[in-house]
Amino acid sequence: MSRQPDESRRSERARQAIHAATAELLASTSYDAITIEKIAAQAGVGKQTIYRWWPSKAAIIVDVWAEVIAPRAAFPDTGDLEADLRAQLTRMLDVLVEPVLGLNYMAVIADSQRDERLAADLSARIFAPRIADTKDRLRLAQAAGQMRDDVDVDTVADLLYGGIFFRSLFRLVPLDRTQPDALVAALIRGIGPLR
Amino acid sequence: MSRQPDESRRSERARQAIHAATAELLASTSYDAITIEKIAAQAGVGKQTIYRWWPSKAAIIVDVWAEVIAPRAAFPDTGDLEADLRAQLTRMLDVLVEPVLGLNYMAVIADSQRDERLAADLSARIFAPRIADTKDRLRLAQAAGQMRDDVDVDTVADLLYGGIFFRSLFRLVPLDRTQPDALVAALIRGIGPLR
DNA sequence: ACAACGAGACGGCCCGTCTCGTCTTGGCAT
DNA sequence: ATGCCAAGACGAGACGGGCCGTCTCGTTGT
Repeated sequence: MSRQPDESRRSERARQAIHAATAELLASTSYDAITIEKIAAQAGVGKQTIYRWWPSKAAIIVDVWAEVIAPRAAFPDTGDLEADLRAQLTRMLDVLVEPVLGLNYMAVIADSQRDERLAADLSARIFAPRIADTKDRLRLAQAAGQMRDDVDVDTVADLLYGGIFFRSLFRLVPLDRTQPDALVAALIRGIGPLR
Repeated sequence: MSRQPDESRRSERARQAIHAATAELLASTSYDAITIEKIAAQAGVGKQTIYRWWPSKAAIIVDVWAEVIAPRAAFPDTGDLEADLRAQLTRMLDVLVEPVLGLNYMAVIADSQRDERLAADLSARIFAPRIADTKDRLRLAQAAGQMRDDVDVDTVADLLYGGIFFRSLFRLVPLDRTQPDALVAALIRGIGPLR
């Protein structure tokens, strides 16, 4: 039943043209207005060539992002946990506040809510690596006595990233570049009364 | 330029039929498979009647939810901040873990990323009231000395709700009903070393 | 040679608008 | 109050349009 195309005969030229066309559209066009037909036209490629190698437009976008942003990740480790967390969240927020890109970013996440394959792809290639890095950094902090070791690193990751994404999701409050400072400070010191 | 229909002549029968049909579809059908044409057919209503009163299918859904869940909200206040936050987050998680409803819930949030009017509607009628309640409860806690008063309640709300939604969003880890306990405990006590 | 390629035709689904003819409603005259 | 009437909402569904995903075509490249 496998109808797999022959990977070894794949056209590198077409692949790059599709990536380039998608990147261009991503920077200039809203997610909804990006269609596979437009990508194909802009890349000078047949639609079938796209459908042969990708299951959806979002998968192409994830592919493009994975190639672009994978290298420039790397969680900072200056020895100062609070500063490092702040730096990492700020970096993430920088993407989200980008006018077109930030919205398209959220739109892909949105689409992943209805497409399980996309969700798996997006998690595995974009988020999981960063979150794994974050957890590694947190464990280092625990080992260095900068963080209690009776708290679960998964919980901390949820709080940190969730705190950042929550405002992007619901837009009750405009995004604010001082937000990471406040989030990290509250989380590290705790909100309970001073002991 | 206003092409507003006459609200006073609106058919209550049609409104209820549309609400009922939407509620039925929401419980049984994935968000993508819910179409305005299906709602109209199921309700025994002309498409135009829907388009006359709602801008999108998601708006109908928000309308239905607002009517159903508005009454049963009310933030708990037992005097114990930690228990109250835990209870509130658990309540929210209960909706998200619901198999069909939870997915449709996230799908509407997803759609709101591409539709500004929907985002405003969803925020105003579903989220903003709950978050406002949460902030009120937090301010009470501050006044009662159960919470530091040098932390911003907005930041705390972001951390709490973000922490819950984050796992639903990315599904890196399965949803877990013990999550609220861990989130609240970590946030109240802080993750920094004991002083 | 064979399979991927560019190009584009094709049927299908749903969109949002538009016409019908019918039914309901609120305002007005009696 | 009661009956009449015009306005407009109603159910039904036709319509053009956009994009989907599949399917031919020759053509190209390996």
